[in-house]
Amino acid sequence: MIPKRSKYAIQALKSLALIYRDKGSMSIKQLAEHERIPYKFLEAIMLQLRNEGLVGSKMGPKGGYFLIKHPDEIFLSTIIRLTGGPIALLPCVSLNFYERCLDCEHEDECGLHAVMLDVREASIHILSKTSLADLILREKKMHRKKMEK
Amino acid sequence: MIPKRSKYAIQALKSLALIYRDKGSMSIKQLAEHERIPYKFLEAIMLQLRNEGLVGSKMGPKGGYFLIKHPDEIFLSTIIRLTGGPIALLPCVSLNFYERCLDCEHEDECGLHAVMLDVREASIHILSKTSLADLILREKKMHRKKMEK
DNA sequence: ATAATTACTACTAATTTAGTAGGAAATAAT
DNA sequence: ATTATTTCCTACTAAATTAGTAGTAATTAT
Repeated sequence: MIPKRSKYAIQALKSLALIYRDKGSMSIKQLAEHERIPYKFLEAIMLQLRNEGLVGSKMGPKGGYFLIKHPDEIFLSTIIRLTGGPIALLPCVSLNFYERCLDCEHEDECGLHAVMLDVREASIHILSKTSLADLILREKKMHRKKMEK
Repeated sequence: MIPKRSKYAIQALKSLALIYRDKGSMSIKQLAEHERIPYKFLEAIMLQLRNEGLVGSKMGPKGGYFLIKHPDEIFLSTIIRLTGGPIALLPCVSLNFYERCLDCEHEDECGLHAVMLDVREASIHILSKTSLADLILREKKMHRKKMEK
């Protein structure tokens, strides 16, 4: 499981992506209410995303956060990685949280390692090709499909 | 990430799978030493696996644990599920730890939900077709390949 | 000036996971 | 029968992680 932190980040960035075209920005207050995320927690998350260079910010009244890159170029894998969410199921196959198994002498002969690598690759394959724009597009499609019925 | 509990369970069951043909059994002491798992922790895990019907046990001297089913029929997904390891990356797409997102009114219109479902399916696809026997076979192959060099 | 907003540091609380203690019950070997 | 070995079972404790809060300084539009 990825932490709530990562999920909140994705939600907030998705909201920013929706107003990217119009060069819009949103304050933490707006984002927190819109996505129902605890204010102070979201504040910490946005600050980090800014320090990592994913979003820009402006202080003062009418200030807020905005995407720096195009929603096409921001991938779920990136957001999850930056917010500390592990994608792998075991530390020994994690890129960002790698930790060797104490017992395992030859990682390249461990069957579990090999299988878990496969799982990780499959997950990353999906998450690193899905952008914020894809997310939004997909929602639009799903909504249309539902309306047709 | 899956808990250590799940990883330990897989390791221990793999050890039991290796002696399945000969109808062998292993005590917790042997398993714990062999796989370098804390004795008391492994004890709790094996007890659970027994209660869940994955392994059988015999008390007393020369007692121990043994597989009840053929290693071909015990899949990683099953072991992970029984030992409480979540496979999904979010509660809202987890079969065994399902929890609805507070904010999400229409799950079937949430893009993140859809993507995370894809990820879960990809992971489960691999884990539910890989058996203990596959794990062992794969290790043998990897070992041979390494020797060839 | 003032009100709204981000920036930043330092906490606290809640939850989960990992691991331990201790003794009862069973059984093989002697 | 006694003893040593082992599983069975319940109830803890400890460690780590995650979630969330408090409080204040800095910035800026009005």
